[in-house]
Amino acid sequence: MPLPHRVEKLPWGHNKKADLMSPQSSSQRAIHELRELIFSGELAAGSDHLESELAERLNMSRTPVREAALTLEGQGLLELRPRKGLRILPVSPQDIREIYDVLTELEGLAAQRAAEQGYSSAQLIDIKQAMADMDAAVDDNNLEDWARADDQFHRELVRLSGNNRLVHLVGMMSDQVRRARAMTLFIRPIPTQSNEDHRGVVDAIERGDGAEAGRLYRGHCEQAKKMIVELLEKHRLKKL
Amino acid sequence: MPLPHRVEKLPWGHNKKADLMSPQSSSQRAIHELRELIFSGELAAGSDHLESELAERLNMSRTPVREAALTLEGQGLLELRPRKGLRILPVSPQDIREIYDVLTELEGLAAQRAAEQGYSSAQLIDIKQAMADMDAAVDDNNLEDWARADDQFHRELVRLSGNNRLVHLVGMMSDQVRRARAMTLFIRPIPTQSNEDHRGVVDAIERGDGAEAGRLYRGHCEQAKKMIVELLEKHRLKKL
DNA sequence: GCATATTTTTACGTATGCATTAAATGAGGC
DNA sequence: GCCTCATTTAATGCATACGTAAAAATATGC
Repeated sequence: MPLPHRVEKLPWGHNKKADLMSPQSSSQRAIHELRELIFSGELAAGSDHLESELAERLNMSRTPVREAALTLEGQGLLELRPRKGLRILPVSPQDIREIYDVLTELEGLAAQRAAEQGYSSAQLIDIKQAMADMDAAVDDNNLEDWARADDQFHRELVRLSGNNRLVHLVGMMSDQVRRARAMTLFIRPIPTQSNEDHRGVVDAIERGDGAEAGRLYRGHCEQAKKMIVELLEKHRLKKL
Repeated sequence: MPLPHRVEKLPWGHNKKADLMSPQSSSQRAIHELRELIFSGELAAGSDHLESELAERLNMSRTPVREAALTLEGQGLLELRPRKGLRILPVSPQDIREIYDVLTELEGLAAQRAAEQGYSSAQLIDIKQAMADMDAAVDDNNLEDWARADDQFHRELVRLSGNNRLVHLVGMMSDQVRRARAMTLFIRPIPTQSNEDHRGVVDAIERGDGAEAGRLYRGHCEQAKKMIVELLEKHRLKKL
């Protein structure tokens, strides 16, 4: 018989498996559905939406929509503008610069700390798998798969740092640039260099060389930042 | 005709801030007042509080309290636990380590970026003032004043980075360790070294030496982290 | 006396209602 | 025409109502 399954509520709300996990509260559902609508671009960057509209769209009352909006506002994805509806925050090249600057430091720290934990090869299996997936995706020329594996790599790296705030903050910042990343995925150069960078970082982690892991990863992030900012400006993508 | 249903709900007509801080919405007021209650320890770390209790305490309905709670949950100050009330998140030495690790990187980046902006001496007047205030406070042996000036210094430094996300994230992390900082203020060594560190950083910023500013400031933060963690563990302060 | 079943209580999650007020609309004067 | 001021409209912020489910309290069986 179908017991009301206890939904594990992750404090920082990055439950990827949420879709599979059955009955959620309306607020939780609103959070996840709004996130998807934002990331997919269905709620366009810069657009305004009334609470009541969204409530109708999600088949619930204004209350849970409002609560979700508050949460997402805290995550920098939208802004509540009294009487103008909630505005999906656009991300400018300048924003990208800001966010990547922060991400570079945070992920660099993550790499360093991960290296310092003295993980065994066995414990690095997931991150290596992500790396292998990236290589396979490059070979197949499958950019979506590559992006997925890349995302997995970053997430795993940060997880290995053992620092929960780091996980949370990196997740937040990554969410904010998600649309921009998706946008540039098909106009960016083939990410072979990226894969090599990652391998160097994992090697350093395996050797326990924190300083080197941090240094390499920072360099990688700097590169990524430069690449994406240049792409956005070249294509005159002012707001994403 | 519309009934004047508005009830004057400010029992403390002499609230100095309230006069300056315009007519706030109840939600905003809830956020600020809850923050103060948390920082002051009036809502103790680890304690649970029902939404209805707090609503009564703040003279408003559950709705704005709940909205405030959602916001503060996003800021890592409390946790909403269904049917157990909202729990003021305690901060363990391990949490402190995590937070300071992140803060070190973020503030180090801020110092570096601040140096790279090429500020004139005039534009550094505020941060220099904060520095002077710290010196004066040390001379007067006035720790509260010193803490205030120190806070102002950090805030100003981060502001000078010109990176809004940095401002936001550092603010969040600082809030999370605020109680711990207050706790150790009176058992920590006299912060003369701290003042010297700051001077070095500001000098580097004035010279436009980003790398050095970052390096120095990171070192300063590492010191601060070590100091506070040792203090907390020596005094067996498990949860703050 | 203890474990289990049953009732009661209670806090929450969500829906709903309504006063307020910003924005939109329209009237009137120049 | 268009600027100003009054009127209307509409979305919000907040209060409140209420069903639901967890927890507490009580009863029941052994």
